Amino acid sequence: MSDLAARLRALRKQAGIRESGPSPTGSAPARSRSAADASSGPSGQTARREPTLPAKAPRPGIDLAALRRMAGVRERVSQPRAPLRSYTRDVPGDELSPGLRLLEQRFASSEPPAEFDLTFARLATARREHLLHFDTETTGLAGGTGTRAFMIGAADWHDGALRVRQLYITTMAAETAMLKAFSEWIDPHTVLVSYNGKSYDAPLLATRYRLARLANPLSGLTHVDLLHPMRRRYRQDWENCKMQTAERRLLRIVREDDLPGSEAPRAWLSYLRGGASTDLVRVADHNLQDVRSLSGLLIEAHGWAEKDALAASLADYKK
DNA sequence: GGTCATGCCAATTGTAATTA
DNA sequence: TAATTACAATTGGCATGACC
Repeated sequence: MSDLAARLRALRKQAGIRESGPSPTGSAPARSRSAADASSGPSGQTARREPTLPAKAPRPGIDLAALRRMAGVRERVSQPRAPLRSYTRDVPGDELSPGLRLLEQRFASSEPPAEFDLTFARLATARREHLLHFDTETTGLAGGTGTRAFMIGAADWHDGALRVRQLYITTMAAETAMLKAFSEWIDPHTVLVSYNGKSYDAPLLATRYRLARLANPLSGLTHVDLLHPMRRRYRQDWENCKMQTAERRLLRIVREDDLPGSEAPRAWLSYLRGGASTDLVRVADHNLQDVRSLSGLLIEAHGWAEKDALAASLADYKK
């Protein structure tokens, strides 16, 4: 009998567990094995510690494995998780109402044009203070009633700086409050700016407003979708016209440690189920960068008409 | 994987110019 | 004046690519 076995027996005795022979089914040892796998690395050292509730001592003489079989409950399979030091449920921002949070940041910038030329998007012009760059993070791509937005980021020019506001929800029930809060940022003069928002974000929000029995504030507004002008202009030159390609090529922005958009649904749902907030915070960072880049790309596109006119006059001069 | 704006191409339609 | 031709504009179908 090893020293470890003796100590284990002493602990069992201390917890009030009656000594018994090996389990006839073999499932109890299997559980012991999986528990060992979850907590030990190849060298036998503890790989991670999880926050645990006080363990309830099984009542003496009760075969838990047999009870599980009777109830049809499966053994828990341990899943690899992030180490404890990154485990936090803290979320940033101010709580506006239960489950609804607001993040607000301001970014100094060189003076943007007072009047934006939107001919690149086959539109007229828009005043700077009417622009609202927006982007949503959602629970998937499928569309329809099953997909909801859990985060709405919006950037506008305010007091000489780019103001970025992000609404996000930490409970399903807070969605209506988020939609109402977003409505308050919009008025009939608002000009929406997005990337593929005409096909994705706007229809999705329209569905969510309809389901919440709220008026859709986006309905009837001028909407500048930057995807299509970018495609028209650069499809021959770039490998693709994704937003991150546009910001890399035009704004010289290369994202580091960016959470891919496809990971956003998992990050939010994982938080909802009691997981860490680490990836949810990364989703917020991703969304923040998206709306900031939208403003940069719009300024870039605003200059195209002038650039093209200059290029044309130079070409004429050379003739 | 669903949706939708856009681009591309071909077919169709409308209009103006030309000819017998 | 009617028939023919050429060109422009419109329409419809299909493919593409971007969003999370």
